Amino acid sequence: MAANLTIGRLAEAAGCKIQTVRYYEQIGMLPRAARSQGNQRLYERSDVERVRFIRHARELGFPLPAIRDLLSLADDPEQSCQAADEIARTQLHQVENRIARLLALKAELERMVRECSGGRIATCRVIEVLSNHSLCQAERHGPAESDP
Amino acid sequence: MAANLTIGRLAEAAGCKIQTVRYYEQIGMLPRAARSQGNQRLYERSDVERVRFIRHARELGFPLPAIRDLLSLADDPEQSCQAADEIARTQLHQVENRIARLLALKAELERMVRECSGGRIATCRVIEVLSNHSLCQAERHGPAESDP
DNA sequence: GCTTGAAGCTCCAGTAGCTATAGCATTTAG
DNA sequence: CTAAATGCTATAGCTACTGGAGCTTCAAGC
Repeated sequence: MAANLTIGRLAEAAGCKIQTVRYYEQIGMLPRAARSQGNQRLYERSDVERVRFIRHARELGFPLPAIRDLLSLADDPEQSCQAADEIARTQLHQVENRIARLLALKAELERMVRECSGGRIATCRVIEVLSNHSLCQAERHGPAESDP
Repeated sequence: MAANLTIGRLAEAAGCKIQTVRYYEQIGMLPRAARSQGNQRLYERSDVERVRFIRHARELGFPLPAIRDLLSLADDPEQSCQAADEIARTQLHQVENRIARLLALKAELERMVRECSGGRIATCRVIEVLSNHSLCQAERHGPAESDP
């Protein structure tokens, strides 16, 4: 390896901003990068994978602490099976939960779209559905913060 | 009308925090409330509906600017429904995409748990799944902040 | 070898959408 | 009438970034 990518290359390859990479380093999601004599960060191919992983998981709605846990699975393959299992299980439950909520949401959005077939606002179901929570068959939960 | 609710009642009825109501007023999602002589905010039943609408839409993943649009649509019922429909459709696409990706992740986590409970250290392909962006036919956009 | 423009560095401020706290005023129940 | 609950403003904090100022380093062309 030792492809020695600059931070710009890394960011491009991983599909995120340079500042985001520095931010991840700062909060410990990435190890502190090696530096050139000129103090510029140097990365390897494996770092690209790591950042891609983080980005992808973020897009799927995992908060950074959860991603940290997932990364620890990859970082320490010798780790006791129990710990890995536990992390994976916890994540699995969360993923299932998230899917369930998104499916309910999808149904509701579909209904909104279906019933809003070019009428007037006065008869628009989108507005109605949004003001009437009783129309949801969805489970009750706090603001969807866990989804982002 | 003129039920003259306090902010606490309003928040309770609408299912959110008092501070959130004040915040919505501050950013103009709610009109500036009437005040009692003692300078406390006074609300009517219709305000409850408005806040419920906002909260519900937020839970469905709509960002505040989109909700602002929807509210302005609702305020003008002679307008065509198309704009509302479009906003809902966009939301729907994003939700569908997210579900697809979560299903892939779920499968992988299930595999890990399965193998792990067999007593062996699973070769961790979660990272692979999550770093492999080609699995997404996905929308390109920033982190999924729009979902919370 | 020198210059120049791109890319990198650090540090700090700002974003959305809340949430919490401090320190005070008002309202309401007993 | 007093004490507890609720409200007020202002400010700070949260997560997960994103952007800018002001400076340094690198790489290419001459």
